[in-house]
Amino acid sequence: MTTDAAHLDTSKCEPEEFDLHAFFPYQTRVFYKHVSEAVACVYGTEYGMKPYEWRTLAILGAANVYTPAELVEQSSMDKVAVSRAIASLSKRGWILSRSNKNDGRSRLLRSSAKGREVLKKLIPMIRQVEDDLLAGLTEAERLELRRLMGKVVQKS
Amino acid sequence: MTTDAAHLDTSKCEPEEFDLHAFFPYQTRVFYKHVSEAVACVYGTEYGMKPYEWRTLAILGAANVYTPAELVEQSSMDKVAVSRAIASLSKRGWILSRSNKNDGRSRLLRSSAKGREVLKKLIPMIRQVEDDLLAGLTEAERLELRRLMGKVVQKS
DNA sequence: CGAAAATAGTTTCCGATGAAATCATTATTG
DNA sequence: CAATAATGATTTCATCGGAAACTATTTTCG
Repeated sequence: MTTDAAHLDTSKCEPEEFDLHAFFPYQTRVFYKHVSEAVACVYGTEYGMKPYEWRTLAILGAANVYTPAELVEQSSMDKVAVSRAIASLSKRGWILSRSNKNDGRSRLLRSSAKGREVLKKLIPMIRQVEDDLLAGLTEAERLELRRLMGKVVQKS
Repeated sequence: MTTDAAHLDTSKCEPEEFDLHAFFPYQTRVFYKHVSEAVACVYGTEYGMKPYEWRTLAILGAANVYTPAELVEQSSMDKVAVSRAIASLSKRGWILSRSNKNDGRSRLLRSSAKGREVLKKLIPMIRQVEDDLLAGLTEAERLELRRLMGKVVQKS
C-alpha cells in the first residue's frame, strides 16, 4: 500500500497520544479473532455449523442431558442463542428432546446417535486446530497463558 | 437454578467426550468478552461511541493523518467499519478530512480540536480500565500475558 | 382455591456486521 | 490516447445476535 499520509512526529507526545497497538484490550481483540476464526473455520466449513450450534452440541456430547437453562449456564451464551441452537440442531436430527417431568415449561436435551457421529468426526479436527494454535508455545507457556487469562476474568 | 437433568456418569469417557470449559478457544472467548465489555462500557456510556468509532478516533489521536485505507491497516477493522466510523465521527465534528492531492479517490483524515478534547477526557478513563483489568497481575505477569498472546497470533 | 407474580423458553424486532455491488478515480496497455 | 483494468471508498443487502415482548407453566400467598 502507498503511504500517502505524512504522519506527524510522534516524539511530540501529548497527553492524548495513544498507541492502539500497545493497548491491552486491542491486543486481546486481535488475539481472540485469530483464535475464534481458526476454530469456526472447521465446524463452519465441515458441517455448516454456527458457533452457538457447535457449542451446544459439544456440551451435550455423548452423554450429557441438560435443560435449555442449564445449557445457558454451561456455555456463557444467552438464552436466545441456545434456543436457536436447539431449534436448528433438532431440525438436523443431531439432538433429541423429551419433556421434563419436573417442569412442564422446560425440556431435557441430549445428543442423538447422528449428532454423536458428527462429534466423533469433528472433535479430533477441533483438537488439532487447538493444538496448532498453541504450537509455538511450550507446555509451560500454554498453562501460563490459560492461568493468566483466567486470572483476568475472575478478578472482577 | 434447579438442576433438573440427571447428568450421566462422566467417568465413561468416550472419544467424543469434550469439556468446553477446558477448551482453549472457549476460554479465549470468555476472556475477550470480559475485557472488551469493560472498555466498551467507558466510551459507550460516556460518549455514546461504538467500538469502531473509538478505535478510529484513538488512532488519529492528536497528530496523526491517515487515509481510510491506512486506518484499515492500523486498526484491524474492515473497510466498511472504517467508512462508517469516518461518517459518524465527521458528523459529530470530531474528525476532519481534506482531499488527497496524490489520489483523488482517497482523502486525508485527522482529529479536530473537538475530537482531541474528547480524547483528552476519554484516554485517562480508558487507561484506568486497562489498569483495573490487569490489577490482579504482577508487572511480570502482564508482560508475559501480552507476550504469549502475541506469540499465538503471529505464529500463523 | 384462585389471582398475581415469577420463571422457562420462544418469538419479534432492531441494530450491528460483513460480503458483494457500486461509484469514482487512477493506472495500464493495445 | 482511448478503452479496459485496477484501486479507494461507499452503499446495499442479507445475516447474526441480543433486548424486549410474548406464551406457557409453575409458584406464591391472601
